[in-house]
Amino acid sequence: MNNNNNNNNIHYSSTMSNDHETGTSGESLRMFDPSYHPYPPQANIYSDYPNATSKIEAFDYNYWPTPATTTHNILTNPTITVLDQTQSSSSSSSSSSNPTIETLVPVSSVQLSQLNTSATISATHHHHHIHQHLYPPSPPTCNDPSTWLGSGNYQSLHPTTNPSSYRHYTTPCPFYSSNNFYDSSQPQWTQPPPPPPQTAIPIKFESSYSPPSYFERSNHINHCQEQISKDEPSNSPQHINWLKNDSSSTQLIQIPPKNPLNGKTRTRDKYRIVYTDQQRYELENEFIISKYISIPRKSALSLTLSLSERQIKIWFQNRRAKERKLNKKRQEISSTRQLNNSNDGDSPSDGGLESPNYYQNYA
DNA sequence: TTGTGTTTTACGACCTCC
DNA sequence: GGAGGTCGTAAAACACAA
Repeated sequence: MNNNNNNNNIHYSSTMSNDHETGTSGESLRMFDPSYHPYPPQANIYSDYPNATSKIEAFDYNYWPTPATTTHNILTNPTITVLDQTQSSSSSSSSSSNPTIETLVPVSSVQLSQLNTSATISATHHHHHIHQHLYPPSPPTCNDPSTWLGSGNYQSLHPTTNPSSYRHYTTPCPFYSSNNFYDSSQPQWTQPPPPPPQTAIPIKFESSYSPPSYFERSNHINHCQEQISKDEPSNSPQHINWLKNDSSSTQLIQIPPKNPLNGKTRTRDKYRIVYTDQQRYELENEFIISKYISIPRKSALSLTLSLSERQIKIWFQNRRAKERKLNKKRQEISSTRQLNNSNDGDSPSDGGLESPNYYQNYA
């Protein structure tokens, strides 16, 4: 099922799934209809994200047994409208002829028409509970050269810019606006930088690390291209060769181990890569859908994002850790506020994350 | 520009589950 | 035994005040 946003020239492809409470009364199942009335976005859920304009991924969408009125089309109205449910159902507002609809509160900070992320809409109608996932068009991937601006154009436009990073989007990334090198004068993406020379002697660290092969690559583009569906554990043949200082089977930069006993060092320029905004954007969207990545989804993301499955797995682990940290901080703030009102001990919390479902992962 | 704090990748250790 | 979980941590990348 597709929904077209004609007013804003954004096409939202969507998938829909039914949740519990379906059709026990025998009535036909009613699917999502954008002409019905939205419930308020759950604004506080994503309070850890400062850019609230992109954080309406989850909100309730309710429609009523009465016929639709001319109120709010959530897909075409540039401003998401919030229903104030505090009023009685018998009251009516000037914005709606539906007697069950109360005050309509515009939320100017949440504009779906400008949203460049996926949205999850839950709709309820009597015994129906429907989830609709909307997928606005994604920005071009980092590996799509057709979207890059020629290096000469970039140099002429930005002669003094440090070309260490070329993540240069035509629009700011909603999740990582601070990481964008956004410039309204740029009509297209910029070209990734040429690979740096590999003649420099790698700087070694004292820490004990077992670098996977992608740390030994010279740049991120090569990494992207070579990481597809590859997942190399620390005891991979490449790593063993690296430990043995054997260059015969790889093109890795040779780094003699600082300490032959553990033989683990990293080069300073390859310690970790910075994911592109597009990669983090897609990962965040996936995290919104599920805190735990399934094996099929991990595989698919590995291909689409040019990241190894191991990188995706670790990203989700780190992301969950971040979520727990944020929830813990929220809980501390909340308990501090209630300190004068209650002496009850804090209830234990897992940070709001469900336990992993192994059965689901292997299904 | 520099110092400092925070966030982001990535790993090892250790655990549970199948 | 292998997979993936949490936890703690290293170090690069980043943000920002002085």
